[in-house]
Amino acid sequence: MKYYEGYTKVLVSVDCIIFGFDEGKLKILIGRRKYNPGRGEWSLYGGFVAADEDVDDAAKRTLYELTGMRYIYMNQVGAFGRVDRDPGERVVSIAYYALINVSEYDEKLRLEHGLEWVDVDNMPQLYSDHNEMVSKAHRLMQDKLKTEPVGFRLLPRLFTLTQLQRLYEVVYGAELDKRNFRKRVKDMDFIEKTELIDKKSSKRGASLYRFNRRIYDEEPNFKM
Amino acid sequence: MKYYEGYTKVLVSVDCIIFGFDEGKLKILIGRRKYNPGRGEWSLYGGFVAADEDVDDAAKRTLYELTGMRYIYMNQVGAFGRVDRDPGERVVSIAYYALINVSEYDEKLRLEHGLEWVDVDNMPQLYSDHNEMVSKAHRLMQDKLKTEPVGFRLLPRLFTLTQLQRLYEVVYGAELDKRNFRKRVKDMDFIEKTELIDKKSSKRGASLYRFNRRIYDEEPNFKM
DNA sequence: CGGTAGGGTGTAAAAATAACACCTTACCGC
DNA sequence: GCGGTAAGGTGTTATTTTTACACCCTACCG
Repeated sequence: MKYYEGYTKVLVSVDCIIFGFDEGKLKILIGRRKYNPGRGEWSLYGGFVAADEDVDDAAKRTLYELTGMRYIYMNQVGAFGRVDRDPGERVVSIAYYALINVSEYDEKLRLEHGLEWVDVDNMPQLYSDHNEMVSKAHRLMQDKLKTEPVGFRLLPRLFTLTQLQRLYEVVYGAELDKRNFRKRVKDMDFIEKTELIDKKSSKRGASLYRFNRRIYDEEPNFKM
Repeated sequence: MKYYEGYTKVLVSVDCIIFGFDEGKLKILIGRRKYNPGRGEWSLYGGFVAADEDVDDAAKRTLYELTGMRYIYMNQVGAFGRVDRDPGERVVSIAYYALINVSEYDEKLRLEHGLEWVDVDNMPQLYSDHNEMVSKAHRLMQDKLKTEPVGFRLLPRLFTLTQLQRLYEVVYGAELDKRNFRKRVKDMDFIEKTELIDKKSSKRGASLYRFNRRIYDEEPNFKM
């Protein structure tokens, strides 16, 4: 007899909170549930963990199924394990959040999965405890953004300083001073100015910048 | 046929990282495993989640079994789900950290469970991925301590300012300036000076302080 | 060819943080 | 009984960080 005799085994799933930054707003990707329980309700995209699969790998796989992208920036949010969280079967779910660049995301895949980008500050009611997952993910993501330059994951490879500022404003939920913001950016050597000019967003044109990971790894002088 | 058909169910356990502050050091409670796999190895204290039990409740129960205390301050660390993390059976474990006041902890229970307090900065090798759990818990706890006054959970109800300072020094891993520290404490109305004097720690005697939750809830002016 | 919308730049005041040294008290050992 | 000693207690100044703030530039559009 094994020491764990008598304990019940349960299904383990992963749920993904996929953040994107678009039209000056922080959004997440949700869809309508295709199966019962909760068929038709708004829900995070998720999947079950396979027998021979690390939980982290299940999250990566799920994210890949959904976006077609690999090497997505991803962090665990935590485990959600209320008995009644899934009305059908006992399921413990591990939530992960991911940051993607919306412009690299294949719209075809979005439509195939029947997903919508919704404003994180204006979330509809989601299935089961998914709203809790989103809140916690949002909080963790905000904290992360203050200490690590992960915001670049939400932007195109080349971005203007105004875009970068808007991103930080949205995540912090506060307006920032343009001059102070740019002063801080200038002190971060890993935010490189390129020769390229973006002409779309303004008549005059704005310099495009990029994040240089090499330099960041050498001297991660970051504080937002 | 259910939509989750074919997915394996697994055991879910909880593991507890119990922090205590004693002899000027931050410590955690570990024991020797009583069963295989890993019998005899140093390990966190844990338990399995029952069929009709929320995961959070399983953590509370485990903590209660261990300490005899209820209403312990506790936070989830996260889920650990590598396939090979338990050599015997697939087990996904949810780690929690807890903060307890060592002086309230019943030594008899400690001995009954065969547990030891070990310095968090000098951890032995632990069973499976338990060292990872401890590292992550430690990091989360440090972050928490910077934004919420949870440190009081590690101290006796009445404490001297020097004790409080030592606690913060240990958690930050840095020495703090006595005058600056006391200045900051003075600005926090929820740290109340009592009329009592502690005579144990010094010849002169030091005023005892206490944390007032009422006042904190009203104006949580806190920043360490 | 004038209006306009976003791009870009520096300085000074205010606030927060860090540095720093000496007196007090009461016990202990001689 | 008294000198050493170990911890308690207390304010001020310099430094650094953060915030506030306003005007010119450019190129497109009508």
